[in-house]
Amino acid sequence: MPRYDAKRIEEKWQQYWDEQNTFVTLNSPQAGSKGKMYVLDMFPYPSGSGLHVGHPEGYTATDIVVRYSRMQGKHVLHPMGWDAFGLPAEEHAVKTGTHPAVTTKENIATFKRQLKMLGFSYDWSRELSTTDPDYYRWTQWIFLQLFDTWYDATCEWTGPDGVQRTGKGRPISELPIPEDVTASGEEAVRRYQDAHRLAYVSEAPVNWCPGLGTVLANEEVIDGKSERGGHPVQRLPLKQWMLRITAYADRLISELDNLDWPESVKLLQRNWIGRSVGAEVDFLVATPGSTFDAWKSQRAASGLPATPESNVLRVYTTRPDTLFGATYMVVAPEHPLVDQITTDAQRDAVHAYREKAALKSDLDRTDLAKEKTGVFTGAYAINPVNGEEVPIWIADYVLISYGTGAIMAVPAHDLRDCEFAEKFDLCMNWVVEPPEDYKYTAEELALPQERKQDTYYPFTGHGTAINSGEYNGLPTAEFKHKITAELTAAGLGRQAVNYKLRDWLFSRQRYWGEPFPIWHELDADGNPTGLMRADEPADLPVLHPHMEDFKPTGTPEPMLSKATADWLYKTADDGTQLKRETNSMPQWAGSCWYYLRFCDNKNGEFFIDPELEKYWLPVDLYIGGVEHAVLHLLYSRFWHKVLFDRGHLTTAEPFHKLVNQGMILGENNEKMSKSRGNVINPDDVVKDYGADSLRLYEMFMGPLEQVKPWQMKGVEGVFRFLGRVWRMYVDDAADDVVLSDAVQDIPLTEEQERVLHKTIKGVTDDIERLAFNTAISKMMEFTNFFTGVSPRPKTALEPFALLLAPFAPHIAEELWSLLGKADSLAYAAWPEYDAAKTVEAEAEIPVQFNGKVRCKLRVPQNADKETMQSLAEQNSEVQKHLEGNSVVKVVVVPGRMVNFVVKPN
RNA sequence: GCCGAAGUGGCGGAAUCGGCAGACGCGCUGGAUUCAAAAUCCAGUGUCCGUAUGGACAUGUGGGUUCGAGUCCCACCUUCGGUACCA
Repeated sequence: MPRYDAKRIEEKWQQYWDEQNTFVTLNSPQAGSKGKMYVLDMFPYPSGSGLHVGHPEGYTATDIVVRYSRMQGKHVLHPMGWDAFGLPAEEHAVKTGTHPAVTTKENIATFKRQLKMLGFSYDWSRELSTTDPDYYRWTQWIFLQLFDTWYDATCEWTGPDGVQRTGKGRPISELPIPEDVTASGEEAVRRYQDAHRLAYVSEAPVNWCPGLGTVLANEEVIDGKSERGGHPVQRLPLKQWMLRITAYADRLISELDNLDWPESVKLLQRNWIGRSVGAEVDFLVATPGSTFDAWKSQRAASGLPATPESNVLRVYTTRPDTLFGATYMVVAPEHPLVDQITTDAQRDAVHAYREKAALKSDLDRTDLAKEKTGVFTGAYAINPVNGEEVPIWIADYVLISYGTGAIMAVPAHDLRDCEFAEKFDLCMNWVVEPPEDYKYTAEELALPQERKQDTYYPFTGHGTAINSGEYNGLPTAEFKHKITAELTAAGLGRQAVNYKLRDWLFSRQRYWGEPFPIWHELDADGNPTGLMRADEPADLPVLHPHMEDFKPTGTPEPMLSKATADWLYKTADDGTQLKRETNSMPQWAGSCWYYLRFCDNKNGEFFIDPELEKYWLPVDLYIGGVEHAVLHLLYSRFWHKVLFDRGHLTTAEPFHKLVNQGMILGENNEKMSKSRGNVINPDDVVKDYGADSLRLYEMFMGPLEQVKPWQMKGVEGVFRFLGRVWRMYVDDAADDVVLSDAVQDIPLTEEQERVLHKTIKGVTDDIERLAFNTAISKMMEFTNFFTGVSPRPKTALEPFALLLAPFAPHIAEELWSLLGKADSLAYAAWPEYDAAKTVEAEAEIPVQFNGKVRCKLRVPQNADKETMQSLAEQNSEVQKHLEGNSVVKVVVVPGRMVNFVVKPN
């Protein structure tokens, strides 16, 4: 009995596709091709535990689009690869001594077997791994591009995409060198250049994670713990590689606009970059030697200096309109002015506070976020708008790394300042009157009217200026504008833009990552001079040194520093002793540009052939998890823009359309995890039901983007559906797999034709809008209809096999060949429909009375309003309902409904 | 706290433009087939009232707009995700 045998069919067709190279994509489009289509999955990290059911969700979605596009005649690029550098393989090496390269190779083999088992139509000839020397050679090369680039923020230019931009990454050789630097000699010039590169070394407090034995990017630290493993993270000042992503902050925000991405992801990126526009304002520190008026007139004459004088505190504020409400100042504990301004009386307290703040880890700082702390420095600053003296405090709620590391505090109009003022009993000054429709909080409402202006509940919104001298009565926005202009004219301030985004900490202390193509110069004593040399592109790749021992050093000293001397040292042609950079790159490096390499993965001359980049990019559809909404997608865009600026790419953005698939939860509605014991293994599902059922089920569960729980009963449901499809074609009672006698070359009845055309239309439209769940339900309806029909016309079953193919390709191929077709259906033409044949000549429409459906009426599909109304009025059922009522109004929607608005007589 | 997404039968979900709420699937009930089971097929299945024709109530809650609201507006509640002193 030839039951639906998924295993037999799937093995047969997977072998066929492999042998026939069905899905290999040539770089030159076939004749008659209807344009290119680059569809990309976020490539997986090949972990030891194999594929998770979350992987096939996105991968099936892209596979459907891709198979559909091929049948539409598109020239399709659909590759797969491995994001294979990373900690787990190295941790495994520490435990077992197995080299990470070996573990990686094994894991990739498992992942590849599993992906092939699911019948995804990848062009495996384009497979790549970020750990291939042929691949990371170009990762290192791109790093050298970053190293060779500085950002010219004022450069006006038009890119190959025809868009005019301000700001461009340019070769470091074009960096203008100030004369005094040139005068100081070659070394000074080199240091000046190094300080302007997009890839630079900086000594700054970084996130050191002893548990992982590496430093982490801000993005990888969550609540003071590592994103991976949840180990505590400390702040340590270390020399690290940074990438100047902040230079691109504005472009990373503005160029989001034209992308077909979910608005929520765009917003996430905008918030992460966190652009704010405000003003920098200078406050003179009150010292015996200087007078406010003299300083002011001096400033009026000379303008605002680039860096303030040593007795001036520069603050950043987004609310310059609240300057009259500034009743104290706060500087970060690390602020360089602290030592100088602190009075002797306060010195001990300030010193103690700074010591304590320095020791606090990020975790401590967030834990104690609610309780404000701080110490008075004993110093006073003079408010430039009214000459009033206000005390200067230090507190760790002001961050040294944002703005100027100092603020003017306006407790009446800022929640944090208010909390601080409340705790230390500092005075408040209301300078913004809330608008009339402002809704007070419950606490505020309880206060008597006259108390509302000195309550401890700050008003942080926009309103009208009060207690602000000549500015009284100005609306907030106007006031901001006006005072910024006036401060600028007086040389006391200027407009300023700030970002939450920080430069990207790009070095790690691990073995299993790309080594840097950088050498450090050593002096005669073997100490680094701080000067660097880059490897020549011809020297790439920089391979990993051979190592036996993968134990972490336990200190921030990188793993690669344990390499042998022949890897670590060399003598340059000019005799200079050089030591290799021993940090490695983070896992993000490889995933920043893999979509480029897929276009041209075997190119030994360049990272991508310019013609191929022009042809294939941008990626037309990119599907992956939301977890990469800020990290991978921001980093990729940044690298892409640098390569664009340097003339290596013609597109400014890598990914045109982005879709995030929703997470699949366990059957208990919780996140799948080993510890919860609710993990579903795709291998088991395929073993029991087959790949087609797994694919179909994951698409049938619900909308792609939605979070949804797994239900094994649902897999059974789609498996039953495929069984029904099978029996619609195949003679279940025969000994061999043969077409059923009921399948005949006969014409379609009108109804059958309508069902067919409706199904083709429905499935086509649904694929176009990525609504795979409803596409499948339409195919189920087709099957329910045609299994009840005998004989069954071939002219309906042939196109149906094609409709099913993107979703369940194995069974579709089998049915196609049973229908007598010699070739794979992978490139068969997608069925077309006739819109006129999708609708019945007559439609049954509801007749409503006062909006309630009371009876049904059959009307011609194309009936106009008047016809419909008169047909309704003639209907006996309708007349019954009209009895005893008078008609006030009749609403008719052609082809949809008739509504009588009636009133009892 | 702030930002974002979402709340529809016993469950997953559908309703694409304001026009028959609950498509499709799961589950459940009854039946056919069978010695029996599995598999398969057929019928039914939002809640309440009613023998029934039928009626009332139903898309988180409360209001509103409209001939008509799951869909639009206002307020609130709940869940999930992001973020956290960014001045």
